[in-house]
Amino acid sequence: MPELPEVEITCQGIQTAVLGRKIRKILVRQPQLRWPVPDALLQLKNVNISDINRRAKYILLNVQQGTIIIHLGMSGRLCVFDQTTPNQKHDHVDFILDNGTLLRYTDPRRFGAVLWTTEDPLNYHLLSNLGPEPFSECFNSQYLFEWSKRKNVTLKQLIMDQQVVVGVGNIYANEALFAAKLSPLRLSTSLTKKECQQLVIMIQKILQQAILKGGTTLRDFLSPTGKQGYFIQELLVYGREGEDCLCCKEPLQSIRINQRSTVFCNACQK
DNA sequence: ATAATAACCTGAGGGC
DNA sequence: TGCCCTCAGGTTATTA
Repeated sequence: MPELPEVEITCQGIQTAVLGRKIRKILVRQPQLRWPVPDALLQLKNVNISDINRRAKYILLNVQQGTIIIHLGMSGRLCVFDQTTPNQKHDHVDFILDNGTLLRYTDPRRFGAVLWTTEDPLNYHLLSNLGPEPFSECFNSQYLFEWSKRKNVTLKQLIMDQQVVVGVGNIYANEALFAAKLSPLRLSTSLTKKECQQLVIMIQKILQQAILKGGTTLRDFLSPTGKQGYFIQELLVYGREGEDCLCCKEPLQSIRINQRSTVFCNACQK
């Protein structure tokens, strides 16, 4: 499911329900996720959630003793329910709150993770090597230009590399490259500064618009309040292989890059 | 050291 | 209906 916009929507969506509440206890039905859910979480009782943050595609729930780190993987979601709501098949973790509600982690494919650290979460090994946030100042054309020369990969691979910039997954990589009129197959080493500028702008624009539309719901994704994302209506290439390019009417091509489906317009994207 | 591939899972959909 | 195949929003570990 989730690229940066969906994780951001999830973070925003749990804010009112969860911030300042106490976690009474954590119920783990299925500890076997991407990594085992740490036992330390089972010991957490009556802890106050003081802060909710997103870093890349990770959600950070801060409590006094440490930080709960959540990743939604491919099919994960977090939703808020009344605590009497019966659990369903893939509801793996419940954060039972002090006001009769619960925050429920659901993930059919179990590629996501619920982890725990008592250190600075930004130093946690999964977070410590991440690149800049796409909306931060340091993600700029000069920065991307430098990375483009350090690596010998396609543009699609470059912008999906979380060391280069975080938050861009398969859908938004396709969309950003189309918006920037750059071929996903181009080698990063061939990028000009001006093209880097365009790519930075379009990555930011696409992600921003997706957040405004509540993210993209393909199948699993729902906001914590149960709402779908509507950016699917704005997708210009992803999922449109064989259909006409909305810019030039040529049929869109579909190829695989790094085993991920890649859709683009051979005429518009150079 | 860098880049391709395999691996982790479940479920949906298509072809036969 | 059922079996087999492919594909799906991610990322790490392993191999080349």
